[in-house]
Amino acid sequence: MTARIADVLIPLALDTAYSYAVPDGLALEEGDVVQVPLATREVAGVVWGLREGQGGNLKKVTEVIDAPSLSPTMRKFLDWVAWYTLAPKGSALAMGLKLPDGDRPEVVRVGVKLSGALPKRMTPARQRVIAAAESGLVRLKRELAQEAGVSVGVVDGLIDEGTLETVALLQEPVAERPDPDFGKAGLSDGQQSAADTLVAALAEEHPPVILLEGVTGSGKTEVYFEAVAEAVRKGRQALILMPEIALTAQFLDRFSARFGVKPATWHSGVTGRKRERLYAGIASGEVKVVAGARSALFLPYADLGLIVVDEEHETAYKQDDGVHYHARDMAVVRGKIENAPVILASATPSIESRVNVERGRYRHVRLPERFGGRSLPQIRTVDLRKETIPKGRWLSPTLVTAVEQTVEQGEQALLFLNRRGYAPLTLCRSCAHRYECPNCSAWLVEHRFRRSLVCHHCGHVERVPQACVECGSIDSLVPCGPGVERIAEEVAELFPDRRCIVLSSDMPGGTERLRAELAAIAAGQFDIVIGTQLVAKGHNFPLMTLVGVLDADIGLTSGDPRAAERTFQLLQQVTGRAGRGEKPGRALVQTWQPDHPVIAALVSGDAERFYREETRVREMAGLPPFGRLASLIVSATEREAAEGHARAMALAAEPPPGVAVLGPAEAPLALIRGRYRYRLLVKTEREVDLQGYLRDWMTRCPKTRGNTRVAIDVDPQSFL
DNA sequence: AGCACGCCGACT
DNA sequence: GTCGGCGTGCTC
Repeated sequence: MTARIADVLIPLALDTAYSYAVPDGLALEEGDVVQVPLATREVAGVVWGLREGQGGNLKKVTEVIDAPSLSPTMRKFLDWVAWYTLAPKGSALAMGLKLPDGDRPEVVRVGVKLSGALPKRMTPARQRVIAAAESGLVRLKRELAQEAGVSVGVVDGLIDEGTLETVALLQEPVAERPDPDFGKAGLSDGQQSAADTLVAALAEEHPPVILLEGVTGSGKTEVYFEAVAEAVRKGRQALILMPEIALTAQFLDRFSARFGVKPATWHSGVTGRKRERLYAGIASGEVKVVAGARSALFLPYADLGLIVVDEEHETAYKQDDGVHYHARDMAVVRGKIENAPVILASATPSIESRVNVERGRYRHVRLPERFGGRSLPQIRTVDLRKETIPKGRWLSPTLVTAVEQTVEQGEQALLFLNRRGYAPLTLCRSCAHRYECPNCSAWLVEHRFRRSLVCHHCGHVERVPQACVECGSIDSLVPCGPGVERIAEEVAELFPDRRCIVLSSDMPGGTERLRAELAAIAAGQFDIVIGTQLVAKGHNFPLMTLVGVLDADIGLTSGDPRAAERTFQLLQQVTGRAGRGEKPGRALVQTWQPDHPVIAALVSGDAERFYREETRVREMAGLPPFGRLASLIVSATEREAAEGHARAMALAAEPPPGVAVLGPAEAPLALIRGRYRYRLLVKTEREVDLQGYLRDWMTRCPKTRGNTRVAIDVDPQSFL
């Protein structure tokens, strides 16, 4: 006798769906959220498949949970993500499934209105409540009490008396409906034609991926808002993905100006009831526009009609723990599956996206000018070989003068140094001992503010010792080289009367404090800002007219084949901070190598040439064309480190046909949250099924079970 | 992710 | 003797 069997995927690190018998009379469909017994407890899962079969000794599905079921496209997407990232299917599901928390009491909204009956005993407070309720409108209890100037107790008393009757009110919508025709911005001809192209893409049978490239200040946001408006007009949903930090009041205000309401936002700070209701609203299709961080890509949209990836070049789109993925790439795939166009917006597109444009995979729409005739900042180099800088100082006289001029005019200067802490290297003056990380052989960076030595590689922290750990000399430690904290010291000496602030990711206070500080800077509460790459991202500082790059050469010499590209993008973004307000901006770039292609391209503003050149350089170095570089991350527990390393080496030794390991395979690598990581750089010649190979390798390798995990990080273009 | 099971040290 | 520390492995 055959029975109905449900294959249920459970949001845990399990790679296969488990089979359960469906009890007679239980209506069940694929995608439904169900409760099932698992070992000794009950857990929630999603019906991934239904079939007939012998279900004799299977456990039974307990019940169907009242939660939005996952559509076929959503399930297809999650399957793809799991396959692509080599993550267990259950882990992929865990990213897309938010379950209602049964413990949370339902918030009841009770409305009250007059019934006509009068209370047995009248009091002044009751009189006021009745007077206030006389308008006949149904109001919340709390509101009515407030209006009458009494406590809620009085209102409750009148309800008991029968003078007021209660009405169950519908929940307030989680998000208001954006009006696509609320406040269309006046667009320039160039912007309008770009917007038209984006809007037209929504009508195509096979919607494209479009790279929207526009210099900072060219009005990209307003242009893609037109596509969002069109999606809303069509009754479909739109998702705007952005790096978490970019979800600022500034962005929300621009959205409200265009659509009349704030967008629903989704990020790690949205929790509890709000999160649940948003999730439900998105699944029902009631929420039309979501602006969110990368996790918003995994929500169960009812009818997703457009995805915008703002600042598509941002590395914050990469998730590096749990499931490893790049939200921009996953967005492209989700767009394909949902039949929705994807807009990748950036002033400094990633090299992968440019190559995809060149190969005809993505379309290209350009906004070449700053809106309102504003010009791009003028960029000049400061040749450090020719400048005389006092010992222990890092600002050249040229830069000091420029900062002086700038702040004197009431404008802001940004000093950019991509190095956290006080000094990148600490050594002992008497024995020359270098302070190194015990885990990963990187130098320990002094953080004077925190009075500690920190490994930027693995996070190891130790106190700054009083005496040298090697020779015992007292107070013999010398800081070598500058970090932002040290620059702040120098600035305080040079400009004692100016208001100065340091921004770096390790400052205490977290995102909240950072947002407040960014807002304070935008409001002109500081004269000189000293920052790491944190300041390169998305915030607008209208008073900033000068950007000084203290050491443009940082990052140019690392072994990573993407170093040049990354440095170019970073410097382009940072220098682009200048002159975004009324006044024109300029940038001074201190460098030892003014002729380096990255610096030359930055000064000339010729990004196209840089990318052509960079492509050529990589080809000459035997590196693959872009998009076929992958990193494999093998991780193992601390105890298993040696074994993990052996495994990484074994993988490197036997690449499948068409795959070559470029290294570095034997690098000691980082210890992150108790796990060692080994990163192998791999290139693929053709459309090799790297995932298939790795899965095969993992199952064949007898020691892969247990604590070793393998993740992959590769451009998905060849799988589309 | 839980939760059981099991193998070690230190307590009423 | 057994209580409980955590390391290991399984869950249809």
